[in-house]
Amino acid sequence: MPESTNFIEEIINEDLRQGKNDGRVHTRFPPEPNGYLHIGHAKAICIDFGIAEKYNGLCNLRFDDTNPVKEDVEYVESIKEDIHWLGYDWEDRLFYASDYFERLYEYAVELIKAGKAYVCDLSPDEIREYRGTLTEPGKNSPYRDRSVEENLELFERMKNGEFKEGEKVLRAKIDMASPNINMRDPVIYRILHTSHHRTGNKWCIYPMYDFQHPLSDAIEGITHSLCSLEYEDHRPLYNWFVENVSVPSKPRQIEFARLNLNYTVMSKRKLITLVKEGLVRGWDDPRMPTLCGLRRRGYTPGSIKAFIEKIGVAKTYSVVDIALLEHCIREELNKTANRVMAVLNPVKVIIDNYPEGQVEWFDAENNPENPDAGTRKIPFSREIYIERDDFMEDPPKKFFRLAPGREVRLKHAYYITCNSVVKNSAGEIVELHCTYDPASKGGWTEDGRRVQGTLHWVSAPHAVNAEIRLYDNLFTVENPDSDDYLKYINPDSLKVLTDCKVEQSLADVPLETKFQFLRMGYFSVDYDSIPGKPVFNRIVTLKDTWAKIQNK
RNA sequence: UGGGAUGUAGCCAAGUCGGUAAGGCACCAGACUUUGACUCUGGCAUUUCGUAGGUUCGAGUCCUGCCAUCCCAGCCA
Repeated sequence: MPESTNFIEEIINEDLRQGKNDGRVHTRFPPEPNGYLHIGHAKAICIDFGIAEKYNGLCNLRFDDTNPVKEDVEYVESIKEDIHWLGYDWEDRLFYASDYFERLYEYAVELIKAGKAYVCDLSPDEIREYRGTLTEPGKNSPYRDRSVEENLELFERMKNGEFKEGEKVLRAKIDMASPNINMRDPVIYRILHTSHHRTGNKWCIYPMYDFQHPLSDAIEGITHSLCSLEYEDHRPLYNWFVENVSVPSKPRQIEFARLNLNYTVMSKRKLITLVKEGLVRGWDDPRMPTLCGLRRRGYTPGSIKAFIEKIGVAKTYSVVDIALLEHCIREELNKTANRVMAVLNPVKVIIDNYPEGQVEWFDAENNPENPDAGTRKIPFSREIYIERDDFMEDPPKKFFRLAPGREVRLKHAYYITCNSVVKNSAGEIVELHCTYDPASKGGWTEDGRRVQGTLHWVSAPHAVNAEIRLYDNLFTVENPDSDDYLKYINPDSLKVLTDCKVEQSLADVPLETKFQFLRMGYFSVDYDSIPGKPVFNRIVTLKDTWAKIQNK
């Protein structure tokens, strides 16, 4: 498997070839603790930690916690857990931008002393007006030429809490006429009389991202600062700070396209709305693209990493098909998940010629893809459940499951033939009467008879009741990522089945255990399970040729 | 009408010094099958690389123009 190098690796290779950074490669993953991680972050995590791994370098975890009004410890804990769950470790390199507040303050003072930053008294509205527009240059703030001494004094007083929020800011003195709006004297410190989740009330001025990020990178000795495309315009500013402040190293920013997935939304604002409005059951709702949601759904770290690996890294805006993610989890679970039988929509079958009270125990292989998984015993008796969809009174041509007069195989057990159908007064099928062929024990005969259909089943007296939750896309349209996205929420994204019959081996299984329910899909044990009353989440269906035929 | 970026199949995405369009997903057809699963085989950009020209024996790759899409005017990150 020739792995091709992506454009980031090519840049790093070139840097290495030129002997930059003494051959070191050091990256960082810099989340803001203001929300839960989603699969888009997983791409960034895999790239940041993955690159470090590949080049024998290091990757730091650094929280970009410079906006206390939005941030919370709840989020830092969940973020740490999700990264570990994915299988990455920052070892002893857990940092916070807030660790550097003192140092960043000193850097700001340094800029002031160099005449490269000034305290500005303009109001937020005025700053916007002075900034100009996309097509017109801005104009200088009347406070732009304050003396170094005055700026020093005012900045210190800002720090000391002598001013109200919005009254003053510290700005970098760059170029109000720059075609790049980010260079038009960006604000680098603002006053926020808000307590910070880590520094408490120690500070009432907080650095802005554009100032903090490059300098934090430099402080940590980051060599390659990987981020998403929207920061491309910020790179000149990133470099400006690195070049105009006496930092210990010179990191380099490289931008790549963030991940988008169809049939879902990825923005924090939209995700938080889904949670707060109760449109899903929480951040870890199995329909959410959050890592904790995917985890609860049953996705594995391996499948997510494989997915990220397959989509590649580039600069093109793209929307990846959710089918690729599903392919990745099927691919993994096909090899690792044990097969069991579960009937989601049961209909009872009575085998008239099978002795009442008799029970036979058949051997069932746990995973045909993995002989080491061994076998288990499953009970067979006169009354069983099969899937309602596996019977049709008046079957179409290509239907080769059970129907009146038809013979099918019960997986691992016997061939049965349907003789009669019992209905209730509403015309619904209540039970099916069949006969079995004793010669087909184990599900096979020597006479060369061809039985095309094979059904899964569960012995009625041995069955365990289970709740099974079936999920579909959260949105009904491929790209719901517009302002009226709530219009496209899929009303059928969750179907709860409460009368499912599963084989007795599933009565009490550890949370998050994955199974393949034969012919039905891959399922994961939900956190709501209690012993004797398991709850399963459908991760993904099996590929279903029959469903395709039906849809034609 | 400013700046930054991107345009290769339905969706991602490789395409080194220009040498005659990787791979995956999806889809289609078939084989196999005690899961209509898995696996396997074959098909799927030869008026084609956003588009129009140009250079060249030869252009997805170089040059010029044009078009389309995305991002930027938070004291968010």
